[in-house]
Amino acid sequence: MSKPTARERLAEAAFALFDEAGYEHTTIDDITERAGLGRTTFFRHYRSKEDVIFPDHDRLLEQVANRLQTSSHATALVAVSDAVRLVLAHYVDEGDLARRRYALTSRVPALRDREIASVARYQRLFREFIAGWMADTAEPAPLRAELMAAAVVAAHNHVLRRWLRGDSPDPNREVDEAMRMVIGLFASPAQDGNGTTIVAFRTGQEIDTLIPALRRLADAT
Amino acid sequence: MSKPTARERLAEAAFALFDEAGYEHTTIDDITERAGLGRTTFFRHYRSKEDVIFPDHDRLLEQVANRLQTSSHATALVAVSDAVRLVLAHYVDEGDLARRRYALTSRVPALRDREIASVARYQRLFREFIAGWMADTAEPAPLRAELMAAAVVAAHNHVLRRWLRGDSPDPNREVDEAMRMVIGLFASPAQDGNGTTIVAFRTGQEIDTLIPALRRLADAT
DNA sequence: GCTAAAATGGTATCCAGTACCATGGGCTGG
DNA sequence: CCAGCCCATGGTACTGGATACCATTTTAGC
Repeated sequence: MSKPTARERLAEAAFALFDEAGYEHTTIDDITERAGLGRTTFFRHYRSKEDVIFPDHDRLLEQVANRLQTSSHATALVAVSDAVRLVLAHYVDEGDLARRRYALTSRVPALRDREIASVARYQRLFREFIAGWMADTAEPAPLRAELMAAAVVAAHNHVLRRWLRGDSPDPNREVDEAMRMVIGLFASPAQDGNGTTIVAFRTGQEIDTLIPALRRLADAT
Repeated sequence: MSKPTARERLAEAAFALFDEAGYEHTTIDDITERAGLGRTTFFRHYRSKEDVIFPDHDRLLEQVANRLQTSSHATALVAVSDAVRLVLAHYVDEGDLARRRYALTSRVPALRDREIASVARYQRLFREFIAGWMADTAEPAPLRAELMAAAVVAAHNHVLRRWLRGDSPDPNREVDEAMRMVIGLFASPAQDGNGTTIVAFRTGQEIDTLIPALRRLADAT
């Protein structure tokens, strides 16, 4: 137990110093000095200063990609909205560490930008997955794929940020709801050319009781 | 005419060198040397090396914010999908310059990340605007605001990238279509609690001819 | 223990970005 | 026309992240 790896010691020292003195006022030398290690060692374990804070982002992205490859869902959107849960689960597992990171990224613009960039990589992965799926099913609508990917990512981030702020006691339930909302947005509408689009789902009422409202809606447009 | 400003000479030298030798192999000294100016002058005109490429992003964001402030549209989503056109118009005005920038951001990860970060600022602006609007109208659905902002930005970027790649002869028409699609996604549905959601818009047909299809949809769920 | 491989450390260097002060040229008021 | 001023430019020096390269120590396998 008295042998934390060099990597761990560096991360620990880094987070401690970031908390004490702020991210920008902490130099790599400060970190390595507190960790009792050499400067070279730092850069061997972390590609950059920012990387101490986001160590396993690449791995997580890979996991999500794998989940997509091996997924067997009815639609691309469902597959993606399922795969994205891996990300939420990862953060929730990290627990307090994730919250400390959030506190840092909220304050330091450089870190926020980095976080945003990595979120964009998920979005890109999702977009390409959905677009590929659509190409398979002879439905070429790249904009639709773009919107789906953006919606899934936005919904996920919404729930994640709520949890990070401590506003969400049950993020799993919330992400379920959020994804249901996203899927609802794109719920395959009955399309008749350029004409009417109708979406109807999860009704408990008789259709007939809704016809008046439907008529009003159609007239209002 | 023989008196381009220092700022212009720097930008010109920078772009030329980026094209010739690549962004990363070009140093600030290279740029200032070719421009026949001092290193200090560079940083007085541009905050950073990346800033030569994205000079007026802040100004544009401000313009969009102003447009939102002074907008008088029926819904927040329409206001936002209108304001975002300023961005597209700006890029299209830039013409070839925008395309050169796109070529750079496509190749250089650091620049791509920066571009993504600035896109995120628009998204944030939109999200806050929509959320504020919803708060006014006593409809507190922050996730919905998040999704709307994400969708508008995604749709805009889709059209913009198509234009940048030379795939879009008429970006204004395309952005119209894209925004119509986004607004359609969120078209205010008749909501009865947890029950049925119905969306119907732009129909040319009589409602009655659609009732059978509607029944089938509702039954299938 | 011994040796090969891997982890660590040191040094030098590059380059972006900041701080500070010097200079020079053009413009205005006198 | 000149004095004084403002402002753009320039130079110099420094910080700190990141890379390259080589020396050294530690560890692991036998």
